[in-house]
Amino acid sequence: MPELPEVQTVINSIKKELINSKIIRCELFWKNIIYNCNNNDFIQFIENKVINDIYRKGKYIIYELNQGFMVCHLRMTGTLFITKDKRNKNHIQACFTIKSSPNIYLSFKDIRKFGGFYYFEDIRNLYKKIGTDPFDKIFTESWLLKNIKKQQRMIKHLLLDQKFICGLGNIYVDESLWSSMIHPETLSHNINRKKIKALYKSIIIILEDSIKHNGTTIKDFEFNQFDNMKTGTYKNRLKVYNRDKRKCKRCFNIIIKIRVASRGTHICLSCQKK
DNA sequence: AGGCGTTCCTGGGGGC
DNA sequence: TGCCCCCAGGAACGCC
Repeated sequence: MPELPEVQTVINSIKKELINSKIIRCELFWKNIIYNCNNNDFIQFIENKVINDIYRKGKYIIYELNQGFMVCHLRMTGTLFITKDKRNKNHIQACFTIKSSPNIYLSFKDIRKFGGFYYFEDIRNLYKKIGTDPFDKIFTESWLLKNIKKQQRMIKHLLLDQKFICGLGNIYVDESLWSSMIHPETLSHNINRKKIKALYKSIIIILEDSIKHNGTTIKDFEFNQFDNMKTGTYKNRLKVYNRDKRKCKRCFNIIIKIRVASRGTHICLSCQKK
């Protein structure tokens, strides 16, 4: 599932082609693809607009247009790629023509159809719904200390909450908690300062390292099939995620998989004590 | 306040 | 080989 590093990798691979391009045409192939308005209105909002910039906040990809903002969320299986040929690819749910003669398209592929787009006239309407991005200036050690202590929630649940920190998902929460030796079911206000500091460092280091390696490519999110996409190799550097029944890289005990916050959760019980 | 179940979807895996 | 069932999960929402 695309999380912050995978979203950044997608942006890095399409940005150059899109900046200063006009969305000449928008075709939508799935009725529920637009989250906050109907498909025809969305097309009216974005067609013939120029893309001034493209960046992300958490897992949201933001296209800054000369008027308004087009926003994309990849959810579980979505991906975006630049192509010269919009035909004969399965699961294409949207196609944006960004150059003509010869044609260049931005395609949105999504097998499970959970992903989609928003249009915002004012981007603050998105920002007020989500929390702090780990690369925002305000995300500091003291911010994390203060805000983790404020709540009494299972730490995994809290870290997955996009209204708290936006960008982390199941993979990087499991990795960060293993790295900082915190059991995912620990109530947030009970975690000591030393471990919260370790958690802060883990989150930043793991995300930076994953971005450097173009993210994690697993089953559901194989975007290496397109010319302009790099294969994420962070999969080879994962310490716990998807490594149940294998040995912990720190203590050599067996990693197990449990359920926390209704999510598959990978832990080393010897490293991550309650 | 915080946790949990449901919904949206489809490919793939397990069981028989 | 084939068929059916069930499951994974990000985010929104309702309920307790």
